[in-house]
Amino acid sequence: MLRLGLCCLFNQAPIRFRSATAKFVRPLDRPAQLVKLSELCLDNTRSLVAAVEEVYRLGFGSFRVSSPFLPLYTHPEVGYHLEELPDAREIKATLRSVKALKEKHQLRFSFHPDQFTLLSSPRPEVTAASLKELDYQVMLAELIDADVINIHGGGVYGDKQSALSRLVKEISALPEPIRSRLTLENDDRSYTVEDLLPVCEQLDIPLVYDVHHHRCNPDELTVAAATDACLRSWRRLGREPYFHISSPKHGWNGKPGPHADFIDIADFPAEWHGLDATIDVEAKAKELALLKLKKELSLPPWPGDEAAAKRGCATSTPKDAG
DNA sequence: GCATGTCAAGTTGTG
DNA sequence: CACAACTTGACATGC
Repeated sequence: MLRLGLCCLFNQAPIRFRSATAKFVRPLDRPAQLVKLSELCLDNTRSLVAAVEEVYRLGFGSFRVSSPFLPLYTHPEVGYHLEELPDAREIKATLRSVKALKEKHQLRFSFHPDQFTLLSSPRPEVTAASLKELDYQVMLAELIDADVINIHGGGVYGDKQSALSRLVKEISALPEPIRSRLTLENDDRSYTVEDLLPVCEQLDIPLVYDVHHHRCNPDELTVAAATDACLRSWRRLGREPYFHISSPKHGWNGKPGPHADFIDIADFPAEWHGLDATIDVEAKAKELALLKLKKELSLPPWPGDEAAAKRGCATSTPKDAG
């Protein structure tokens, strides 16, 4: 059965994630920095508990955790490690309770590092910063048992094949806890499903298929063919397939634009009905958009019981295979 | 209080 | 050549 995924934030539900700017934190002395950051992190872990409960209560099956969940964690000047925070124990304990909640309700968690995280750049400092960001996100992914860390192909730098070979080289060298969670997603400018499929096959990692990006940045594949390719890439690993959907705010008349508040049901691919798959809904109205889509698709609430568990598709990462 | 400008980071395409 | 857009606004400041 289809599992709808909420991305990072809520519209109506009073659940907010806090942040801080480096500009604010920088002038503080180190202990004061850590006190401030610890407070934000602890608040955010408690908000995550509330978020996960709300996701399940609303009948959804998946949640994407935002990249700045631990604010400024990888910042070059004011960055920190969990162990340095005064509330480290409580933060970790709360994250363990998130994992327990996930297991109880058979939910799925994912991460989507933002556009600064890319493994195709010719600039070593860009790659180094990206690896640091992946280290951070996999630490969180392990604590809450998220099985997906999804990134884009990155830039082209005037030579797509060279960029792709750098991408392959970097992914091949990733530590197994990252590699086993890493996925590639087609984007709206540079890398299509056709571009990424050979890379995914070579590296044996799955493809996240974003149908909106595919429509903005098409290749030779139909939606049906791209859907099939995505399904195969997950099923060969025994894992539940992953899609993204969104609707354009200003219609399809031209370039990719901002996301609309809701999903136009006409944009929902016919090929996706009835699949056992996760669909992240990227829409400004957040949970309201998921509720509307869920109704229009006549989806029942995510069951989250043992019957669901028996469907048999992995949404947690198995022990890293050496 | 509330409005508004600002915030770590990369890359591409538009105006 | 500056700037918006990208998966996502919240914070800090000034009126």
